[in-house]
Amino acid sequence: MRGSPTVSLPPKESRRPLTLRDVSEASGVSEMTVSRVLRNRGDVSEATREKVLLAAKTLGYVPNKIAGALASQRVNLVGVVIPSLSNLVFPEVLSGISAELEDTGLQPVVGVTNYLPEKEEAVLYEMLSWRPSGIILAGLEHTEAARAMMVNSGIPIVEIMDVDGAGVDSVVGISHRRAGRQMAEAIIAAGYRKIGFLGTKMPLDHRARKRLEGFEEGLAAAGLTIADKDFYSGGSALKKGREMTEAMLARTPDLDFIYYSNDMIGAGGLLYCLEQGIDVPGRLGLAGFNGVELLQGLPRRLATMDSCRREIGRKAAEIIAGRPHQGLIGGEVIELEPIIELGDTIRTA
Amino acid sequence: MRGSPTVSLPPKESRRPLTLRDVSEASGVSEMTVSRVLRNRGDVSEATREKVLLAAKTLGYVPNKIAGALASQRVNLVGVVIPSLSNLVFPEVLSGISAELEDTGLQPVVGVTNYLPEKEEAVLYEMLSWRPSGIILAGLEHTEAARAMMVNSGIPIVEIMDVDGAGVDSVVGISHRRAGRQMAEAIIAAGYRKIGFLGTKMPLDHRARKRLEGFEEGLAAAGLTIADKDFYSGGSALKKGREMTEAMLARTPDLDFIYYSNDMIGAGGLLYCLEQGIDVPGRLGLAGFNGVELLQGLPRRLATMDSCRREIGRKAAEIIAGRPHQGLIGGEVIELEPIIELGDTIRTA
DNA sequence: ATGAAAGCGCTAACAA
DNA sequence: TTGTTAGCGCTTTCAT
Repeated sequence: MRGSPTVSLPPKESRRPLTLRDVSEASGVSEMTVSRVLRNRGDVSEATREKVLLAAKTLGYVPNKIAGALASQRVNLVGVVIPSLSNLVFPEVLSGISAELEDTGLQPVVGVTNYLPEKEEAVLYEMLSWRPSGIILAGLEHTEAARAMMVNSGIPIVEIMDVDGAGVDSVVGISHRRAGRQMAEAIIAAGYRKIGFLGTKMPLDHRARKRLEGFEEGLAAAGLTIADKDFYSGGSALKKGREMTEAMLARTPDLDFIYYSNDMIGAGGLLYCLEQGIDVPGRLGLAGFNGVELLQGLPRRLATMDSCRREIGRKAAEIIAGRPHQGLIGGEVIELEPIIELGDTIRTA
Repeated sequence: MRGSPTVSLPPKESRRPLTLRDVSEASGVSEMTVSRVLRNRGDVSEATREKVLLAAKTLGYVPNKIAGALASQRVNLVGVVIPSLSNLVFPEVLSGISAELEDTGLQPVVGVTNYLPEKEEAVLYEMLSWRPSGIILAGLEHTEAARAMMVNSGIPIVEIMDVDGAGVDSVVGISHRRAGRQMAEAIIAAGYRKIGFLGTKMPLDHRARKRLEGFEEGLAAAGLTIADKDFYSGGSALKKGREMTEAMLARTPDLDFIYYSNDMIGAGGLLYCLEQGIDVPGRLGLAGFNGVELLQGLPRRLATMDSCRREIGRKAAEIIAGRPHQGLIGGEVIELEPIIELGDTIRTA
């Protein structure tokens, strides 16, 4: 021991953020060596290491990643672009992404588009201007400009949730078209024939649209068409499910099945039917989509299809995190298989 | 017109991100002027403006905010630190923040802590290292190191959701202690006397804890204590609400009220009671907390208290966005008033 | 094991 | 209205 290092705090008045230089001066070690210590890089003697660490901690130094990123040309950020946070589905995807990124040193940064292509373009532009390590974004439909930006960015891009279409780079998701078709087939197999559809009025929710198209294809294959359909926008999904189910049953009383575009309105419909004493699934069958946890607490399990949200997030993050190691050129397409859950609201043959 | 500007695309091979210099060369204008055009700053003649814009667009130039931020010492990012995204409450706060920040040029960046103080500290450190314009974070309880970092950062800090305690800088929220007390008073006023409590087992959810404490204070003021209480962790809140309500009623059959720590488990309890044909609110009263939209779709409106989530987000963002203009030194404390909603599950005198 | 020099891509400040 | 000169705070590279 040759005397403990002397570290004196600067006057509390100096509101200027601390720099490496401050730590350097306080510890009597060159900026370069301080930098090395703080990043655990290269060989540094244990003695200097401790001196530096002490000084940094005492001063309350927080590195400036902006300068670091500019110098190193590396940014440990992953941009995540999603349409909404209130949809419940997206926070779950995010949670999968966070979990996978946990120990990679990468940090997700979220941007929300409200299902607007122009907003998506703006968010993307903003994100790319921070030169992130990769971008994960929902859907395959984007403005031409957005697509061009992504291609030109030179970073890995993963489009998630949907595989029905062409991606810019990598793609991880399910086929909503197929999901719709499969549900139609299951419903028909169970003997239902007069089928209604209830969904959200969102022309820009391409996945919901594809599901409906697939559903109609499935019905068509059996010579059927949708007997009644309706769309809502805004408000509590649960409440809307109730109200619209009531309205639809009043309008088309001989309906024997209702397919909902998501579990929330489906749950609303289910609650309504149970209250009315309607025989579910005997007289009327019901099904939703997503496989949300909420359904577990309902009096009866609504038929649904798991949309593999967490898994999609995980895989997407894995691609971004793994790309550098594996030296991949990109262009992977991963299609997950949603599992149909008949629950208690589709009768079994 | 002296001939349209000639802009030639670089060979598609150059995967190097474009710089201001590239735009400068392509347009025959100095980097500085290009910079001015791209930021709409200073006086630039319409002719050069167009030349530059064309070149930038043709090349597909995306500015490098890292360099820009380093040079200008300004970062248009606001760090938002929250415990969870699956709690539904936090996405709503976020949505308030986003809405308020919409036209300010500021961008929220989200970090999630999973209710862990050490994780919060780490997230905060990471965020501060990007030198954001401000930080919004949930709660008043932080590690000493976290508090120190925030104080030293020199940027506006807004702690949200809770006002029961001392903040580092500004604070926007409600008093959960008071909310608990008010609910106790309302319940007692309605004539209930044998009261149970059902909540989440989260020692680090300080707001839920304070609510319970306030609730117990309220009961104590009337000479009452909680007759039965239980806590859960994990799983579907709706389902847990069902199961735990059943268990509690079996254990303490003469209970005449159950107070739930959130609306989701409350909704589960309500659904259970209705199924069992229990007279709500006659024989048993129920209340939750948060005022979530979901409740609108339930067969009966659960009593609750609105926790002003969006408003909290808005106000917090307003403080961050407004600070520079108004030259405030900070330290504002804004306490919002949650409104009690008796719904259909507390009997009226 | 440590240090010195150069420069990442942009913008503030000043000059013309 | 436009251009020039210095950095911003860090890391890379090379020297010692």
